[in-house]
Amino acid sequence: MALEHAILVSLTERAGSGYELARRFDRSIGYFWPATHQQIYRVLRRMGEAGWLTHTDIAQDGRPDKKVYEVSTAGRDELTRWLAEPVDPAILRDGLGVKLRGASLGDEAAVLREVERHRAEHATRLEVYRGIQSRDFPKPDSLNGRELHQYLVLRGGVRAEESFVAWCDEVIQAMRSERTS
Amino acid sequence: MALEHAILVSLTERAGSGYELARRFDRSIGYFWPATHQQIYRVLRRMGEAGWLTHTDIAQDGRPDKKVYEVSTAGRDELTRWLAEPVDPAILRDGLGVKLRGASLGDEAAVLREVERHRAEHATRLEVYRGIQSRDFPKPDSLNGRELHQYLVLRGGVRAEESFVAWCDEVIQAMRSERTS
DNA sequence: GGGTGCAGTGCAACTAGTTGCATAGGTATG
DNA sequence: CATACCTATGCAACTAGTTGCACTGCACCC
Repeated sequence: MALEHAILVSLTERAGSGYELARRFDRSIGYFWPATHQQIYRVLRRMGEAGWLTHTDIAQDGRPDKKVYEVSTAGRDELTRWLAEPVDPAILRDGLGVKLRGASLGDEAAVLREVERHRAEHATRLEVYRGIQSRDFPKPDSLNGRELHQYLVLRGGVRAEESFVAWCDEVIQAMRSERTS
Repeated sequence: MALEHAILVSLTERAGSGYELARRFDRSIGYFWPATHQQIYRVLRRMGEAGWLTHTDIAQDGRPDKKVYEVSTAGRDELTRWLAEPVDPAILRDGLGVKLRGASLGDEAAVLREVERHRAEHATRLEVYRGIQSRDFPKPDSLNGRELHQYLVLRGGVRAEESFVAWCDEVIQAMRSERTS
């Protein structure tokens, strides 16, 4: 329902091919709306058929042709329409929570190792986000418009990762002192 | 891939019908693994066919019969197997982040109202979680085993909501002072 | 007495997302 | 020199999840 709109936002910022969009999703938007290249290609075609996008074939030498997509007037209209309507609450799907809840039915030490592994992954991602924050937005107080919004979205990512890492630490500490007591 | 396992965890704690499970998901597990009653019914049938569950038909008067599901030995084996294997990273799908990122392309005031609305919803949920925390786990330091894990999962929910609310506040404040400047 | 809501199951049709593969030449790496 | 990865697109087959509906009967409210 909203991958279309995530693509509209991304393509309005800058035109691009399906492949390129998939890369962008891997990095920024994808943290809030994950998508594979397959999904993106399919939706791009559908959006083209609906008249929300136009595309230009660009020949390249040494590598395959690419289709660079741009948002049409109809696409911009659709985006403004969507921006004014209420959005569904966020959906979280976290197998680690399920696992933790069932930990006493299996190998608790293995579950603890899983928590540690996830902590490490999220800590890495947090460092990446913090790097972007200090590199791209050194003076957050002076931001306006699009840049301000990009900064605020990034702040959401930073906060989410911080809180996930802190939660892992709480879990690790509690499970360790349980095991040794 | 893991709704099966979420159901196994829930049914191991206590046997129940599809309807009942759907209710439980609405409250607790569902925060980490959302599922509708339809999805649950379908997966329950599949799990029964795979031999992970057994069910007993229970006649009730005044209301329809129900099928109470229990985890079989094969189901318990599957659960312990799953608990020992690595779990996929959490997936977040948040339209609000997408919207915020595109805010300057539409009605910014409407987006701001959306952020405020989401803040209110998450604040309510946070209060619910905190209520459960102080009612069911007044002395967290003395917890062990299953109870400890349930508490830790709840702590994850509390932390996630706290950080979401704090993020909304940051966004609201930044957008308001931008608009008035 | 009519509407709403709950308990309980389920089908059917749909949309969304995943996984595996195919193609093809370029550029790095061991 | 072979292997593997990057750019670039896409089909086909699958699994997961959503939405709308249908049936029954009780309980509650106005």
